[in-house]
Amino acid sequence: MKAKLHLQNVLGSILESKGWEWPEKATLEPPRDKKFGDMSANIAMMLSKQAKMNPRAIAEEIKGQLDSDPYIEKVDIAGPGFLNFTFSNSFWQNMIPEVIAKGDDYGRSEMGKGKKVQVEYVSANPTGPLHIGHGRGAALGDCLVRILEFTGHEVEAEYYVNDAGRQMLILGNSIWVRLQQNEGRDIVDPEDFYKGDYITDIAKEVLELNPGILEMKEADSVAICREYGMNQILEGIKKDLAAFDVRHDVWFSEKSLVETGKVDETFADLKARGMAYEKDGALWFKSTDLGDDKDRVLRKSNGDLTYFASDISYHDNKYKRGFDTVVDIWGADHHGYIPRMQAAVEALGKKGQLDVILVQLVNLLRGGEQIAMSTRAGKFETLEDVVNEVGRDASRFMFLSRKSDSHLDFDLDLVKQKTMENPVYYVQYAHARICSVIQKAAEAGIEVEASTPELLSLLGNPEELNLIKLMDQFNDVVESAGEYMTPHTISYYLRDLASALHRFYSMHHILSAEKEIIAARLILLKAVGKTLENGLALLGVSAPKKM
RNA sequence: GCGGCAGUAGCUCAGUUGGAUAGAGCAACGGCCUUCUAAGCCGUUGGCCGAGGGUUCGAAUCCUUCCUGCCGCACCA
Repeated sequence: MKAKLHLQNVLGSILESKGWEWPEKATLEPPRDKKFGDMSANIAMMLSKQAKMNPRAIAEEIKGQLDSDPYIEKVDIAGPGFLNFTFSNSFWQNMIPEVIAKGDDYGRSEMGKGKKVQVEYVSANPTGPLHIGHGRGAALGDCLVRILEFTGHEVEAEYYVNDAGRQMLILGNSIWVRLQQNEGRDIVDPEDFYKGDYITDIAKEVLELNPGILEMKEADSVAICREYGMNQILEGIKKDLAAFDVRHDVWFSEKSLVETGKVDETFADLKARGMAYEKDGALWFKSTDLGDDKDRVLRKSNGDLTYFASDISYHDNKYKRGFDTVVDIWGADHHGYIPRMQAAVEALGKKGQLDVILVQLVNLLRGGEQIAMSTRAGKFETLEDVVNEVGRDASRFMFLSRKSDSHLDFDLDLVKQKTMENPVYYVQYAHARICSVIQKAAEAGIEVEASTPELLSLLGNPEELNLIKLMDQFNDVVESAGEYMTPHTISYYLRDLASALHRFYSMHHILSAEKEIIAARLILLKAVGKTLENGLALLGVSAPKKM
């Protein structure tokens, strides 16, 4: 049983017997400083108003009820009225079999109660290969999907394919122009033009597959270029994401929305709700009613749909597919777009059911020097190149080691280094060490035994207890990462756990101890290894047995 | 101009759902390998949490004014 859960139960019944309500903001957490014990509660301070007593008196009342608890060794009252709890060693020791029994499910939670959540991420326009910035969104989205699933949500991962807009026209035109230039026609690059080498490659392929393309009507030629180009690029994107171990369950086409008349349905819906109106020959969305700073155009006066229009329809479609919550992961340059999208969701009657996570820019560096990037100019480091150069584990961990809304410096030379500046190795090394010791033990004829209370009672030094207490926190870390959508907290947790393991490892030589102690420690190591493995799995990073 | 995010140790960053003496890594300095992986461990040094004001038992955290940086403000996507 978790320490926090035990306290919740015990304190809950004490409060009930006193007729006090559990204060909503009361916290129950390990104190920052270990000298205050294992768990700390501010509940007495929170109850003070309700109970009309001073906090310390309330704390005394609660403490008096806890004397008989078999797991709690000590209760202290400190400062303005903190209740500090110290649990008995046997309480902690008994956690270990639980970790081992749960195995791959250790840390799993029912928090989400089966809520249906959709996470849409990456969704880069299929106009060029993915670059490093997309990689961050990919790592974050994929990790979030894993965390939400692990915390009891039903999750679907989706990629929105923008195959209907102006960018696609530019892509088709770029390929067509390049194709003609390759054949000696004297055509100047248009203003909006993708210039990357991949355009040239695609142009060559198009010509090979369509030898007569130069003689066709221009519109047909461009259409062929556009379709072929988009499909090739999309295939490349899928391949890159697969290599990065990123999962999308659904590839949703923008064009399918437009062609099936879904956008018109959404317009009709909005008009019926009084949220859309005609003006100056255009159709407008009345987003100012819902907190946006200006109304937004849905259908331009020339009859074209805006991106926003199909996006509203797209979100409408998401909710019609039955998701309770929709999460969009966007680049930070889209932040100005959030108010109108939230307004749109509200207009659809789904207020509060859209979470937008912004991912800040990635500065790609090499040896401290910034590498310039631009898709249009074809100057960028592709995700594929980066993954090939520094590896999937190192790049994923790097992306997930920072809050999503802060800028990230991604230094290729640094990420390749196998030092502590690159914590992925530190965590993986902890796991590999554990496997190595267990392996060495097996070679000496010592297998990991089933745990008994007698064996576990031998685990009493500070380093051993510290490892157990950290493992106990894994659930809370995972749940909070899911609730606040902050995957980076798992990276930090794993670093702490790895650090505790390394410390234990270097202070206590395992295989040279007495037989029973070896057995007990192997059981502990097995549990720690499993926790590290589960945590790394949430990040999509491997847990190697050897390094 | 309006808005978003940021400003914490020399560097890169956690901590921000109000809690106790603000943390980690790197860098610097000093130790630890004849035993399980030194990609490791231990120790020392290092802070006006951008600045001022406010809210309260208590503020890096909330409110407010200001300074600095990045980004966004289309009938583009």
